[in-house]
Amino acid sequence: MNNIELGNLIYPSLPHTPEEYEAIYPPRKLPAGAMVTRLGPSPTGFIHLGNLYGAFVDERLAYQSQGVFYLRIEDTDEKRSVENAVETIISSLDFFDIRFNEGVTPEGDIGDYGSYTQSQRKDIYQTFAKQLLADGMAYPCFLTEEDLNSIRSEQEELKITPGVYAGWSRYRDWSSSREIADEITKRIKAGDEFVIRLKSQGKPNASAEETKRHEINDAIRGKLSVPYNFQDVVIIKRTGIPTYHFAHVVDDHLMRTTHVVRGEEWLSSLPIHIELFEALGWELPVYCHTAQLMKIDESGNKRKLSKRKDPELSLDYYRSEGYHPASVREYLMTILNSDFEEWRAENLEADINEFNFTMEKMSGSGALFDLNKLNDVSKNTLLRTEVSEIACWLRDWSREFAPEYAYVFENMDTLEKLLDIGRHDARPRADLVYARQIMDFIGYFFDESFKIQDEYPDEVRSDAKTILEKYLETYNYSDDNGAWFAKVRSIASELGYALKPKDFKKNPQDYKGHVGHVSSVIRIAVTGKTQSPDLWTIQQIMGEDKVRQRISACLKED
RNA sequence: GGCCCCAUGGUCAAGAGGUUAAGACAUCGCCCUUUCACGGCGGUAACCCGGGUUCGAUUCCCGGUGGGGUCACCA
Repeated sequence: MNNIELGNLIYPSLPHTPEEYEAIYPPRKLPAGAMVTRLGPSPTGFIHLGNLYGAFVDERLAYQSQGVFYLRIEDTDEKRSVENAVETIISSLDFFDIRFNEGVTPEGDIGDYGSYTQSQRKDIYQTFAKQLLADGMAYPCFLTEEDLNSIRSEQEELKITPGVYAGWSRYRDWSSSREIADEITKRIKAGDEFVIRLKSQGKPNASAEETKRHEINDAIRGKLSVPYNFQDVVIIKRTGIPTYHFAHVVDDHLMRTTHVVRGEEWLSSLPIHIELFEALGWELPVYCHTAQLMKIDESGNKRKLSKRKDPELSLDYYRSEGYHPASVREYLMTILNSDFEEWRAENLEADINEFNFTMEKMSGSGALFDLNKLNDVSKNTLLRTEVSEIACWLRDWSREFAPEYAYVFENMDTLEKLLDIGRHDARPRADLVYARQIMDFIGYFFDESFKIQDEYPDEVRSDAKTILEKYLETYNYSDDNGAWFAKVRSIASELGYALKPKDFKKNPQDYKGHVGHVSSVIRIAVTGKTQSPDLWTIQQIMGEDKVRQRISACLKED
């Protein structure tokens, strides 16, 4: 039996030849420099910030180069599939403005390079596995789990690299042993289960000097030197489905991917992928290994974001807290490209997509996720966002994540006015960060959430009721800001408070306090808090009745 | 442990063979101010260590150290 006969024995009938597949999926007709990128999530339905970070790179590269960004579902592990995962992935990314122009969609595949779901591409993988078999670059392997375990323990005892490779798999060298060749033939005919392994070319356990290396250029990291692979990795599993390694190589070639953006955790399997590309005679895509987003864990160590351990870093967490998608994008861009903040400072109003994203500006070292920074970026992002849009976005958020705030959205006009306080000043307020925080921030306005939270300052406590009484007497809704404050000042001076805080600071013995203390009393009566945006504006939005009502309520209390 | 990646303030980071080593966030102080926020000014705070190359290294090279990743019929 020769290699070709072995291939035919294992895969006797396949619908197409490798050449036919090459013709079915021809090179793309795209303008020079156009990049084809892809996102290949497994359908667990779980996406976290790290995934978004990578997806963002793919999306930017394709979009900026007028290329293609497609979604491929990598479901070669049946155990990981979750119901409706694909819809969840698409909608999660869509929320953050990450859109595909090819691949899997809820309405079916779009594009000429499908199917874009790996489990539906079995024939394709097997066709190329057969080619590898015929070329003597792969072999069927009947090693059982027990066999593998005993090989491993023997290797551990010998203190050599564990794994299946030259010298350890009896099936690897079947062509030089009639006995093994016969065994293979017999077992395949008998329907025994087996995997297909790559017949690796690297020299096992070689010294540093005699290890051959691939020198390749990573778009983010520059020159990379990796040793030849010597592991006979599984390329087709017992089930006939490929492993990631094989699916990656076959798909990215056939789908004509130009740039493979993935996390640095893939760096260590790069030798396998290079070997596979070479074995199949294909050109390598440009690899772009991104640094991982890190976090500080409980023990104070830096580590990669993990979907298991860091549910708070899932995209859904940010959605449910109510971070605006634009804020998250801005934040991600600040860690993706170091010159983004500078650009933003110079182009305040520009669309983020006008920024020229480059891989050269990406860092090879992992960034620690910084909530402070996100919050800061978010403040500024929301300051640039139309208040009407913020209001609608808050309403949508509330419907999905916080229906208890429904009353806030009964009057959108009022809500917009509330959100708009101080935004158009020469020095605009920037105190809107994320939806939950905003709900708390404007909570003073609504009777449903209003409550007196702060105490009157010491300086003014004994006069509080007098102040409120006097205030109620003189309050006139139609006063403009100047007239209104003049009245507050006159109450202050009448009761022995300094009109200027400075005077009080200089001569504290001459006054009970200053006008700020007096207005604090009013502020607390109206908003329940010592801190609020401009009081006069708040009262104008509230309307006279509500203002009087709140003041009166305070007067009634003991 | 083998292999791979990474290394500038607390965080993100700019940077070049010779610089007073940017900037942003955080933090502290002052100012502005009827509160807060915003804004302004200022402060604290960094080139992992050891060799080598060089007149000169934080920058280039080597070796450590530290951190991360990976060693599956998971991706």
